[in-house]
Amino acid sequence: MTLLRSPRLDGSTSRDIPDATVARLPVYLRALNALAEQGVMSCASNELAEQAGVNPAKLRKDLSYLGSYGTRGVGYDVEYLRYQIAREMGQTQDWDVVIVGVGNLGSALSAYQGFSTRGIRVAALVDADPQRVGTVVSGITVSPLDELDEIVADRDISIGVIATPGTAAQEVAERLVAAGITSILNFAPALVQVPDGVDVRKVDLSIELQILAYHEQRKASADKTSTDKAATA
Amino acid sequence: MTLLRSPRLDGSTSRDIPDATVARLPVYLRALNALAEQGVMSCASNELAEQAGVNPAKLRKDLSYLGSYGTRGVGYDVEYLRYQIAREMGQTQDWDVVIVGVGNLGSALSAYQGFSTRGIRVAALVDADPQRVGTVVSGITVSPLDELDEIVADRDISIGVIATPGTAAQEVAERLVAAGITSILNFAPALVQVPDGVDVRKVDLSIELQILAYHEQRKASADKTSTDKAATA
DNA sequence: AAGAGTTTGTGAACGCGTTAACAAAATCGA
DNA sequence: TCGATTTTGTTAACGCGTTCACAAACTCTT
Repeated sequence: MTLLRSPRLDGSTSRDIPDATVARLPVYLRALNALAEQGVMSCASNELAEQAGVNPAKLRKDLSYLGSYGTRGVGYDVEYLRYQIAREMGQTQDWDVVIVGVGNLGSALSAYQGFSTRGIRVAALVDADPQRVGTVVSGITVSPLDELDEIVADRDISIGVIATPGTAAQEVAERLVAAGITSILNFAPALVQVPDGVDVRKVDLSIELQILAYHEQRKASADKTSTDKAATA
Repeated sequence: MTLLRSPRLDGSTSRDIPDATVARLPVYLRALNALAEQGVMSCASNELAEQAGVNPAKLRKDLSYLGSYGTRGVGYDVEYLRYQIAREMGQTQDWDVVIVGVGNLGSALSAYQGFSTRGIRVAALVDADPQRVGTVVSGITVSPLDELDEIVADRDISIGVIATPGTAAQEVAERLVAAGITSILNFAPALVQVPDGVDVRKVDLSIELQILAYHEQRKASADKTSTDKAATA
């Protein structure tokens, strides 16, 4: 018998927010930050929705899952809403992540500027290759895979990033879980099996381009059939 | 008055496939390739679905959009199905892409091994920074942004990748479109506006980690409330 | 103070995607 | 040849997400 929207001491609600909404909240946060930088104090759902590239009704519905933080007839206070979303997303604290695999992609991720301003801190780099262990990448010394347990425990890390070849992904995932990691971002082109309670998100660079290629092909063949039609007509 | 499922000379169908299905076809392709390498000649939807990490019913429904390529009571011929999906995805040909922005991420993408086996070829690298122009990255000489038009035209490129800082994303997108690009993969943390007919997909590294952080926070506060409950009980 | 104008928050309709369930079609054994 | 078994292709139900449309709530003007 769980209560919906039971209020907590910190003001957040225990009702879970739809996945689709959670995925958009960081977008709203970015838009609000941009507005705040421009000195905008207040904004209506129309403006914010345009900034974020979504339908205004969708924006309002998304925000309604968090609470009632706007004022009818007026709009939203930029700073207040920014803080409320940040709190709901857990961005009042910084989150340490460990990156496994310091190849090209892992190195690029460790140097990525966009993380720090979003509450993400790359706290450790790990690699199985002895040649890479000990080298310094983006100011962080690469540790051996065997030290994963200590690193995760010592620094209280809960999020791991897999940036290895596909063949190593499953074993790395298992080691991450064994070390205590409960959220994984997987860049390897392979799907990993994890126990219940562990979240996995997958980013597949090839697949994104393959999807675009599919649409390109359709555009091309659509052109072709229309010219064919013209020819047979 | 367009006919649905009108057959074409090459055997493909003109009915458009749902987006969700298109996004999964590359996953099936990867699973089929893995099976083929293991010497498996034929497989049932159950096995293939497990390999791909999806529900068997979903797999069959997805495949039904392409046509009827299985045999009832038997299953699917691995090589035949592999070819049919590859053809539908446009993977019978290679797709050239141009990467704009040769920073850490752009360099990593240009070196990414996973592309070539998926029919993606990085054909050109472009950067606005004069210091980077002329350098060789992954065997490709970096060209100035001004030469984008010629590069796209000469090599008949239709897909562009934006790997620049967020501030440059919109201008780069406009230049890509002006050069004739009709599909864009955007890694910059900014949303780009493009004319109708141009496809944009967005990969946001920060957002993926922010979503994981949100779920981590919920796990943590759920633990807290349950211990609270135990304490107050 | 009251009416006109804004803008939020939300109920309801709609559409897409997922999943279960089953008929159709193939193989296999007797 | 026929019945039993297997597995696909598809229909129908369900659930989630999106969008519309409007009442509620606020400001502003007179």
